[in-house]
Parts: sequence; C-alpha cells; structure tokens
Amino acid sequence: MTGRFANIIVDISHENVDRPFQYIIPEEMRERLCVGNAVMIPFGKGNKLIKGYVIEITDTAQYDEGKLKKIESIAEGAISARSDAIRLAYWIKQNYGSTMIAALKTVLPVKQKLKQRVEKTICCLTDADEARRLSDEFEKKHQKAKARLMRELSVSSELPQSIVTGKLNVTAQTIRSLEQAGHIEVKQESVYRTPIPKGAAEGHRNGGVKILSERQSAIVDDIMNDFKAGARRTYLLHGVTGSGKTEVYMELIARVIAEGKQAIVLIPEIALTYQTLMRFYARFGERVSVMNSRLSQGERSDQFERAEKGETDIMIGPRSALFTPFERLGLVIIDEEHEPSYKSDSMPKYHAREVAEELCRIKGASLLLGSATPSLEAYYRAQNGSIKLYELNERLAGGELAKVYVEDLRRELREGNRSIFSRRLHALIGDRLKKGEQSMIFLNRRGYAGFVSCRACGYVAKCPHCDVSLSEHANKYNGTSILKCHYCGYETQQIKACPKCGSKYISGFRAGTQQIEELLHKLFPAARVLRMDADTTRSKDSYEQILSKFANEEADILVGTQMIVKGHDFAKVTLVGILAADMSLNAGDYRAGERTFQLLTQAAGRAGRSALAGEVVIQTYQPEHYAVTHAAKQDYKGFYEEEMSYRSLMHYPPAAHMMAVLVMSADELEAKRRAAELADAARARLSSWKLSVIGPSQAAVGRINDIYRIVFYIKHSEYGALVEIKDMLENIIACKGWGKESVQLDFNPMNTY
DNA sequence: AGCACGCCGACT
DNA sequence: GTCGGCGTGCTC
Repeated sequence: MTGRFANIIVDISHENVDRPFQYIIPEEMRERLCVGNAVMIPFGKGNKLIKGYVIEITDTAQYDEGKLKKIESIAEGAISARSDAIRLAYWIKQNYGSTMIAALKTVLPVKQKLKQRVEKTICCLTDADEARRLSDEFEKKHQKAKARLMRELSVSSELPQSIVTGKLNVTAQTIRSLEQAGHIEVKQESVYRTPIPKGAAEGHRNGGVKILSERQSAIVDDIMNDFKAGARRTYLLHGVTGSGKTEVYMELIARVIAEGKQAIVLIPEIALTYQTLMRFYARFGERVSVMNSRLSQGERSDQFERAEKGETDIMIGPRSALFTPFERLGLVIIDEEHEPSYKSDSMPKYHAREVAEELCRIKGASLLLGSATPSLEAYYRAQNGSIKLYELNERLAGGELAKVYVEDLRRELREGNRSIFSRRLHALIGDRLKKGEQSMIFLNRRGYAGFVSCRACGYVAKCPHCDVSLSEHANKYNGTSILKCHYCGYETQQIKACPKCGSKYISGFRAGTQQIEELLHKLFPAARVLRMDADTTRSKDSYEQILSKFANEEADILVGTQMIVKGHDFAKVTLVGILAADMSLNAGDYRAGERTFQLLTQAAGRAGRSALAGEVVIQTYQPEHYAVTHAAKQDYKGFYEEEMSYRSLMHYPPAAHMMAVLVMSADELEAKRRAAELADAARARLSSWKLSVIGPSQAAVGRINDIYRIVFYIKHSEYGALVEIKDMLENIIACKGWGKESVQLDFNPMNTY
C-alpha cells in the first residue's frame, strides 16, 4: 500500500512522545518506503535528526498538513522492522504496559557495527579411529585432559577453541603439546561470526537421527496432522526427565522444515548444554543457529541477519531468540516451559510463553511447550482444553526412578542430632565415598529472605491475610526485629517462643554452601569436594569448569545451590542430598510451593541417570507438606491438584490474574501518596467489577539507591480487565504531571517486590 | 527525552 | 539595565 504520509514512532523512550508522529513521504521515496523501515526524521524545534520507525503508511493527513515535515532519509544500515514485528510490539505494549518504542526495541534485533573477529579452531589431523586409539593411549598414561580432547575430536574432527578450553577444561599448555606432537592443528580463521563448530556441522549433517518410540511418533504424527490440516494451536508435552522430549522436538522440527517452514527453540539459558547443542548440529548441520548470552551484540545481529536472509531454518536460544526474524516461521518450541527465566526482568516485563503464543498467532505457527514439571499456568490450560496435552511417562533408557528418603529434621533435633546432615544422609555419603561413586549436595537457598521457623516443630510464621511467610526485618534503632508481610504490609513483633509448641529454637534459618563445604571436609577428610555458588562462579567460564571437573570425576562431592540441578547428567552420581528442602516454601510469594516442587523434582532427577541405581535424601522440617510428599513420589498430577485448589481459594494465578504496581520515588512520602492514589483509583472499580486490591505496602526491598519502592497488587479473574485497569492507571499517570515518581507494571509477576 | 520560551534574582 | 536560574509545555 502506498500513500503520501507515514506514521512514525520516534526513537525516544518517554511517555510524552510515545505516539505516532506523521510525516510527508518525499516523492522519490514513495516506491521504496515500507512499514517497518527505520528512517531519519527532523524532530522538534531545532529539527534535530533522530531515528524513527514507520508503523503505518496512509493517504490521509491526521494533522494540519501544512505543519507536516518531510522524512529526511531511510536509515541505512539500521535494522528495519517487518509489519508483523510491529504488530507483536504493539501487543507487548498493550499487554505489559510499556512504551511503544521500548516494545519495538525488544522485538527488533539490535544492529551494531560489524567487527571482524578471529576464531581459533582445533582441528584433528588424524582420522576418527586413530583419534580414539590415541585417546585410549593417553588414558592409560593418566593424561586425562589429552584423552578427553582426543575422544571428543574422534566424534567431531573440528572444535572451536572456546569449547575445548571451556567445556572440556583443556588448558592451552595441553593443546600446544598435542600440536607439537602433530596430532592436532590450531586453525585461525577470521570469519563470518558464527558459533557453530564448523567441522561438527558439516561432518554430521543428518546424523543422530534416532528411532522414535511408538508414543513419541504418535505425538509427532498428531501434531503434524493438525499442522498439515492448517490448524495452529498450543501443545504441552509433559514428559519426565529422560523420557525423550528432545527427540520429539527434533523430529517435529525436521518435519516442519520439510514443509518449507522454520522453527525457533527456546531453552533456559543455563540448560544450553554442549551435548544438547551437538545433537542439533549433528542432525541439522549448518541450518542451525545458536544464540546465547556470551554472544556479543554484533554476533547476535549476524545470527538474525542470516535468519532474515533465509540462510538458517532453526534458531536455538534463550528468551530473546523468540524475536528471530524468520519469514516462514512454522513452529516455536519452549523447552522447560516452567523456568522463571522466560519472564523478562526488565521493561517490558513480558513472558516468553505468552509472547510466543501471540507470535504464533500472527505468523500462523504452532507452539509446543515442554516440561517435566509444567507451570501451573500451562497445565491449567491443558486441563480446560485450550492447550492440547501429551504425556511421556516412561524413561527411554528404562532407568529406574531413584529411591527417595524424606528425613524429618525435627525428629533429628529431638533425637539429639543438631548437625546440618541427617544421620541417613551422613551414612549414605560415607557409603558413596567407599564405593567410589559421586554425590551431589544441593542447598536450597531460594527464599532465603529471612523467614522465621521453629526448629523443633517446623512451625513457620505466616501472614494471617495473605497466607505467605512473614519476613524478618531488623530494626537498626533498638536492635529488635519485626516480622512483615511483603504483600499487604502486615507487621507483628518478632516472636520469642514458638506459638505452637513453645520451643525457644525459633529463628531465621542461616547456612551457606561454604559452611557445608567446611563441614564435609571435617566429617570426610579424604573426600574431594567442589563447591558451586554465586561466589565460585563469578569469573567467566568457571561455571563450565566446575561442572566439567565434576564430570571428569576429579571430585567426589559437588556442593551447590539451584545452579547444580539444571539439566546436567553425571553418570557416576548415585546420591543426591537436598538440604533445607522446605526453605523455598517460605519465599513469601504464592509460587513458593510450585518452585519447591520443581526444584525437588529436578534435584531428585539428578540421581541414578545411568545403570547405577540412585538414592535421594530430602531433608525438611515439613515432611508432610504436599510439595515435599508429591516430589518424593514424583507425582506431578497429585501436586497440581493440591496446588491448584490453594490458588483457586486465594485467587492467585492461574485461577485469577494479578498485576503488581510498583511506584518509585526519591521522596518516600510522595511515593506512598502516589501509590495510595493509584490503589484507590483501582479500588473505585470494585463496585462494578470483581477485583481486589492488596496494599499498598513497602516493597520487600523498600529502597534501592535511595529510591523508595511502594508496591500494591490487583487481582481479577479476567486478564482483559486488568489490561483495562492498566490503561486507566496509565491515564492517571499521564494526566497528573507525574515527574519524579516512576511506575512499573508487572503482569502475573514471577518475583516478589 | 531534549529544547525553547518564559518570568524572577544578583551581576558587569 | 542584563545574564541566567530551571518551571512549563511542545514536538508531526
């Protein structure tokens, strides 16, 4: 469609200019200019040239035509949006309450200056058989690093140096020595930046195709029948760990590509393991593109460019990979769909699952969600039929589920054991050390925010209004502390004795991975212990290094926080100990039960992944809690039923919808006043709509950089109604000259404020 | 956001 | 008398 005028969003992130501005399209530009183009326009009094995006081309002037200015030029080199990207951006703006330009920027791939980079590649100079023989030879000489490298090279003859030094934990020294021996060669290429290990991609195209089980192919066939019939919908694949979800993904992708379409695979950042990647390369070769946070901006835009040109068919990556500009998108897969990392933590705070659904609607693509522990949101919709559910209940390798012991820490205390380790866990660790098998000790630190519990009976102080745990807040002035609810602001005095059993052992829980590591050294002096937490993984690659050390059996015990439970398979791990399993139940938000169940299920899934049978010890003060009991039985369905009845009762998502409104200001009183004003405006709708407003109260982190944070929550059974309230609040904010106070909205928040 | 216009205090 | 403070309002 051609026209004389263009509606343009200017590249300034401010509410006051977050609306289309109309410009005249110069005669000579009319043929070329399209919706989505980035253009340079004169703006404001000084006619300063700024960038803008064309969101509409029209023949009618909606403004005094005499005052319209001309578009200066089409911004060369800038990434242009396609009209479907603009539609998606508009949807994001509407549903998450951000500015149009902020939404456009999340949807658009960021274009940056192209800088050439040298890429070092390790190439094998021998054939695969010889490489394997050399690997065995080095193994005999106890030259583990060399053996490891040659073994990997026997599979793929070329590997990028980053993977060799990172994932495989091979030092430059070792590489040099192998190079001098003439076994390998280090190639330096200054190439088109692509993170695909080239040798692997070329050598293994169409490899790694596995025969699907009957159940797997039935699922693929069913989805493809819909696809070929032109039906596009959302599917949920609920499959226990090791049940072969990835094979289903790959087969579906292959079939969708055969139909001439393209696919996006979202994975949680941390779960992008080398093994998973190689499986995709092996099957799809250079048609796969991978994105991860290590990639520079330039590398990302290269990837997007290749996708836009149609040089690739598959994009694998985290949340942001969703915005890959594929022309013929046919399928989006979200693996580990329940992971909180799919929710953006900066504005606009979109959820990849929800945006993916809209993207698929716009593009006419199918959406497949996969998880061993689906989010309540997804499973709820599967129950009411708006998502089609498939189940994979059996492990492919036939590995038996680990034996799970739930150890009651209250009993341990009663019977005189004050140690962090229950007697059973202590005994089992000793047993594994004797057998030369590995153990993982997982400390659940989620929800550490100072909840208060009784060590004798497990009682946890809770808010009488919101049914979430109270948090301990120290009062600097008189040395005492108070207990506070993060949702409604309810306060009470710190309790001295347990109201349930009278015990004095009532306090906030404190123990870190470091103390556990030290204790293990004391109890088992001969054991080699590795620790992984935020402290030990601060430097880059240390995460991979620790994991590969453990995988190479350079340690007997791995101690760590949440980060050790994700997606890594260690064949020799036969014991998993979970300390403070119920800690995350007290995180003070309504998702605590769900998170706990997911963490426990995942952690338990780490044990016994191979022929060796596994055991799991769950240590808890609340052995009777449904999140613990169902995780111990690996019973998702049972957990879902109980959790869902709690959500329904309390009107929490997905039974209802919730919006957090965060008001920030340097002036505490002003922030409180504004928040109260907005909350009252929302409350005023109570008569006509069924909604409830909780708060306002001080946020969990009440002040950041001297900016005070006041939060309140709005709940409503209809999502659309919340969006209407959002619009109303935005109007109030826009009208009343809000300057210093800023407001952030978050729909169905994943974290507490 | 940036920039101009605008109406009140201490300066050559 | 004027230079400059930043409050207010607009940008196609």
